[in-house]
Amino acid sequence: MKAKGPRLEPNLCTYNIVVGALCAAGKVGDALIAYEELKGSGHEPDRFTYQNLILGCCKSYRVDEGMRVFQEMENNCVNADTLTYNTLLDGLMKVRKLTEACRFFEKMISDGVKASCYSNNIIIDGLFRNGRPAAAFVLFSQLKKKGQFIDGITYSIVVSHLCKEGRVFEALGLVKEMEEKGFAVDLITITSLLIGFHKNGNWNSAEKLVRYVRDSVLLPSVLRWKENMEASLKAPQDRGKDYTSLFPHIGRLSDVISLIDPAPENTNEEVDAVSDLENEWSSSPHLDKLAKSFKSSDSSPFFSIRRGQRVQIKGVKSFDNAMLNTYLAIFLSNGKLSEACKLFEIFTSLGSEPVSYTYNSLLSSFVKKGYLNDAWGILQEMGDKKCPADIATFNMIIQGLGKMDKGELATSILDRLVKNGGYLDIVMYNTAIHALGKAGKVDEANKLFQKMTGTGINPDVVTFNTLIEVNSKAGRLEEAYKFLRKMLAAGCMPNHVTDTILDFLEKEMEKVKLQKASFGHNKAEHNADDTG
DNA sequence: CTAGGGTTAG
Repeated sequence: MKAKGPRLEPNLCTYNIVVGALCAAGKVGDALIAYEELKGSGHEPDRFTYQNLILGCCKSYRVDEGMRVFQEMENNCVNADTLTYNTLLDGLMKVRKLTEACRFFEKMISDGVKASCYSNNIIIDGLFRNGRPAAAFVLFSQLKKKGQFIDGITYSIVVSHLCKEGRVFEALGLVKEMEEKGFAVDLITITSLLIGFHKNGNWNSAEKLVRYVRDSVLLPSVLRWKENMEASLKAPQDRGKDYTSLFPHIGRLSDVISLIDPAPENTNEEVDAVSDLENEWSSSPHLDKLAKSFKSSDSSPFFSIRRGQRVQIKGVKSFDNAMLNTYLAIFLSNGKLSEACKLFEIFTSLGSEPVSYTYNSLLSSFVKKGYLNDAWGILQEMGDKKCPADIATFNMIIQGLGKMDKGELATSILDRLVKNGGYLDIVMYNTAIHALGKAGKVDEANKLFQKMTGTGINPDVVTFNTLIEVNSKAGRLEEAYKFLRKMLAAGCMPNHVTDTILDFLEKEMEKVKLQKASFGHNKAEHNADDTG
């Protein structure tokens, strides 16, 4: 290499590596800029460039951008394969764009791209998640008849949704069928069933599993684990009933906020000035800028862009962790916080390393029960142990703030999260809208709805329920009704929660009507029923 | 690239 020669220009491979790495680090905005630079560099993006970018966009909920890249890919005559289609299909389903997803699926078929088991699984799961369980079942049984288009994961998906709807015996039937067809009944499926049983108050049904699942290698270990766990829980508890000393008490909100953004300083202007100076010499100005602004704190383990992965079963330790998470979820969903904490204590003292997932489960129920000091203590411990917080952790922070009537802080937390390279998903938006509305910031809540749709995420039934409720309770009946109409226009199926909320709304409207009547302003028309 | 934790009422 000549030191004095012209700078080496990055080639396509270099660009692809950079784009891929930026996406993997969650810095999709930077990846998109690098992509723009690549297009201006005289190189043509290839299928690797496109696939990495599309995956990055979809994982960070920027599906509109993913679709835009896909469009450019087509315009550039690079053929999309099954993987690319699947990535976008999943993204569309996750942002609740069911219609677009179905259209895209049809395009996939008509373009002659073969749907794989992955594709079918994404569609079936997406139908369930988008409030179309009947359609999901129809597709499932059609594919089953055709054979060879579904796999064990398809069964696992359907079983899990059946359990969520409380239809555990139908789920059991499917598990039996699954095994007969030679698909392995894995820990994920068993976990869904265990949680399903327990939600239905059928704690002892776990043993019945052996009647349905005979060949599973895992089931005996699961049952043995459960037995040992129950025995340990019966042993006298060290702290009596008191679990509160498990985690440090910090209890100060400012500490929590500083956990999110430990070093609020930013030397962006300086960096900009430097890179501006060098722009004309650089073949890759944005990448130079990124390199200059790189700080080791960027890789701080406390904050993870990627969502905390579930424990995969590899060896005894990870089996313990997976089971620990499962049983924490079970205890916590039933409000058995004390048992959950004891279980946590037993396993950590035996040397199990809690992961983000484990902490999130505990955090969730501390927040739900209103033990916020302990919740902040968990965050503290996560920080101390360098256990990364992920989007679910942040969701619990927002929920906790809502609980302590500090919902107005939600906006600034979300801003910080995004500023640090994070992203907002549907659950996060829903939680924040609720927290803001509860804090009386209904305008801000409604604005967040606008922002959500503006970034390409469609609202779901929870979003609409929340907005209708929040606006009703604030006496903004017109607004509430507007959201109801939007919900129906969007083809979003109301659920039982909607019913409860609408009852409330109706009563409020009745009140207003009576008031108007008593003032003698009884107008003959009611504009709320008109379509808008 | 898909499934198992985080969101809404009473």
